Amino acid sequence: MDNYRLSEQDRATLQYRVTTKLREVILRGEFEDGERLVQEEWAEKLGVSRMPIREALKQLEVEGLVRIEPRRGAIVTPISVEDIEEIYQLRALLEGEAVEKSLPNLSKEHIEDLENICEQMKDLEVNEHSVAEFMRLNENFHKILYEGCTWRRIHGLIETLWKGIPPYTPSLLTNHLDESHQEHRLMLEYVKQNESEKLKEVVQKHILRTRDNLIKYVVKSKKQES
Amino acid sequence: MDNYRLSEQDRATLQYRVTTKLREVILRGEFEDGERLVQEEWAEKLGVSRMPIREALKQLEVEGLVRIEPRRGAIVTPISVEDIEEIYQLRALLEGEAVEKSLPNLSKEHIEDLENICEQMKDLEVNEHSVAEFMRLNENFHKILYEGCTWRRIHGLIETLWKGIPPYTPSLLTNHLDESHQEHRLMLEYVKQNESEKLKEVVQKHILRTRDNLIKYVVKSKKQES
DNA sequence: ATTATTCTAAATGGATTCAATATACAAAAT
DNA sequence: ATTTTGTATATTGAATCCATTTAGAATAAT
Repeated sequence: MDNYRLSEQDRATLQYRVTTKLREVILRGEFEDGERLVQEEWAEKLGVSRMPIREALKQLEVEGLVRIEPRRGAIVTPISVEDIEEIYQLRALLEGEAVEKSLPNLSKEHIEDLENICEQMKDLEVNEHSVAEFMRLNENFHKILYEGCTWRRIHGLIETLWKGIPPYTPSLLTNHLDESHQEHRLMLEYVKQNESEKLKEVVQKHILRTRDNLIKYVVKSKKQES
Repeated sequence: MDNYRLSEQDRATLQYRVTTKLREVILRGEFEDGERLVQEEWAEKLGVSRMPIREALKQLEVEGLVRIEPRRGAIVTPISVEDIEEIYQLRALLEGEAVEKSLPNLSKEHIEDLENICEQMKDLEVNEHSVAEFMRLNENFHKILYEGCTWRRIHGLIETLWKGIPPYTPSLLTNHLDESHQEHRLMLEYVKQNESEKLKEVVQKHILRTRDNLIKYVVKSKKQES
């Protein structure tokens, strides 16, 4: 083991943790549409000063979760079905481009990592508990795919999009685990064959399929609510 | 050289002005690659406290002009030729998508505005002085084109990309004014005919052509330097 | 009763202050 | 001479403080 690096948590500054927490709260749906997020109030709730809250809001504005109006503060704008559509379609567009640019630069190690993740995913039991693990692996798989892309900005843009998606839960994913797994294997295949065009295509299809499943799921949930 | 002080006039929103100023300074190339931007130092130079500087840096990080490392501060990463390639290619991708989504929602007023801008551009004398005006009109034209796009995030993303481009000036543009004008008219035509596919195509071609011209220009400039 | 207007409390933007941490430099040891 | 250790300084992260602006309530006017 050559890696004694501190975990993200340890390295994190307060603002980072606050940002994560606020994002979670907003995505969890604890705000009404258009509700104001008062800095003082949340500073107290989280047991910090207003300062890290302010920096967090600046970040969350970029992610599209709040809108900051000068001298009026942050207004929460929870995501709608249309937002989900937008996020996934943008992801398809950007990640497609990114993996295509990335493929020529992927190393043997990258490919091994991808294979490992694929194996781990296959071995996962299909139960509620393992879904979190699946999501982690899935995110990792995608990130490695475009890690070779030398463009600097696109990474940030994609990251931002990922962060704006609420962690939609178990029941949804379990239904489509097989499908996802098939697609991941296909991607891996194209990576090995150095087929960047095909890879791009299947990545985009995969993301758009996920979008469709998610939207169906959300719409269904909404109906059940009423 | 020694005075970066903000003009007393438009202190309306300090953070905004500071962000604009710092962006300008960085794009102007006043930093070495990898040079640190010390908050205190620039607070003094601009005659403000560190606070607005910090908020500005957070913004500029998103735009890719600085990299913020926890407890180490902001490191300036000036843009390279590859960055220009990335920015324009991403613009082509995103603006293409945006105008396609936008077209069905463009109103009569929008179209009139586009026509007006086209006229104004045509009437512009080709001289150094009018180039700034041309750039303003050009930016406006593009923004109106995708104004009808109802997606929320894509606007911010595109805006961010625009801001990351140094205002490369006169000599370059004047050489290609005619070409640009032709393309703008073609876009307008497709707008009127409600041909979203064709519109998308010409927008993308236009942006990519601009990229090529810009890169040729930059490379040439660099050679002259040496 | 409804609309304007004034006043008060609350919230934000920005400055200042303090503490934690990284960097730079000097001294010591191999 | 080069590396290591220790210390002083510079710089960031976060808390607190202050001034200006906004929101809302109460009052006055039509």
